[in-house]
Amino acid sequence: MTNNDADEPRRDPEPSREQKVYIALAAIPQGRVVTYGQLGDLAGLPRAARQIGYILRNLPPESTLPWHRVINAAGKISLGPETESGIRQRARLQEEGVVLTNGRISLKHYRWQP
DNA sequence: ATGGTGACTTGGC
DNA sequence: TGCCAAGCCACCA
Repeated sequence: MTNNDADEPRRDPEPSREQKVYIALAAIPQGRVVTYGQLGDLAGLPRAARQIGYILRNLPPESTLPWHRVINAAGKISLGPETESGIRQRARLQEEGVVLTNGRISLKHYRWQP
């Protein structure tokens, strides 16, 4: 096929929203956290906090992305403390040395900036 | 097309 | 410090 109109994307296929979020998420260092809104900003998706939540909820099970480093603007874990994911998030953060005081992230680890 | 939903955020008390 | 109402925006029935 010599033509290229509607056939193959020869240009960089623009990354999907998910891709952008995955990339930004992968860059968050261990032991630090970001908020949903921040992650959106880092991914080039301003005001997308709710969408970030949606995307994280739908992460493929085989993903190794550090989704547990995403917390809400109040400095807390958004998942229910009784839910399996919520429990896992808390455990993983603790493993990384992120301290929770009364359910809140201690200021030492609060919000990572690139 | 339309209205409901939600791992959210912000401003006002 | 915490609760509420609005705003927000992709997804879904």
